Amino acid sequence: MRRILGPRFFRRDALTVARALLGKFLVRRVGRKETALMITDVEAYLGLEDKASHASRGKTKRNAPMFAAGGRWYVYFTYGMHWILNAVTGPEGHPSGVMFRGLEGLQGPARLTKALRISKRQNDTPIARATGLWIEDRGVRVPKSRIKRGPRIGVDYAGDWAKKPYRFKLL
DNA sequence: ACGATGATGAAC
DNA sequence: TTCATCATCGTA
Repeated sequence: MRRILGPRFFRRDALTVARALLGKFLVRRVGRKETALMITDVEAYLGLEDKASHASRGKTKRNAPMFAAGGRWYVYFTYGMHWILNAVTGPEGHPSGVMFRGLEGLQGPARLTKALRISKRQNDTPIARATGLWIEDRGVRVPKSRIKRGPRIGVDYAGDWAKKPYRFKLL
């Protein structure tokens, strides 16, 4: 069983998508080489009201991809040296997304983009095979008992929003 | 604990 | 135009 996830999967609220992404496979093709790794750690970033989200300050040149309909990549640069991968979720005009924090055997949002050679070239492109970066359901079932929810990392400045359990980790 | 390293956005 | 901040990581 191997199914490529399309736009419909992503056009739901970020929390639902984040939860559903655990156990799916992020697939990257570079030249003839294909790498598929199971998704094990993600964080949901909600709409304009989520103070931890880039979208909370309104639409800017950087976060514009988040305002599109779900099913696209939002890849941004931070700390002067890191690229961070996000899947845009929700309907058009409702900026939200899911950040990829860890894959099987590859922990760290900036480490996984480096390993898979993901950078601004993937920003604002569709989550599809044609992009060279897509997501597959390979039939892995993830029971609730294997999921640990907790607060998101590195968002202490976000007040009440920093404490919300929007991180989903596969144990 | 902290430096690397530069884009971003808000203030001025 | 300046400046603090930053969805991080590696080294100490």
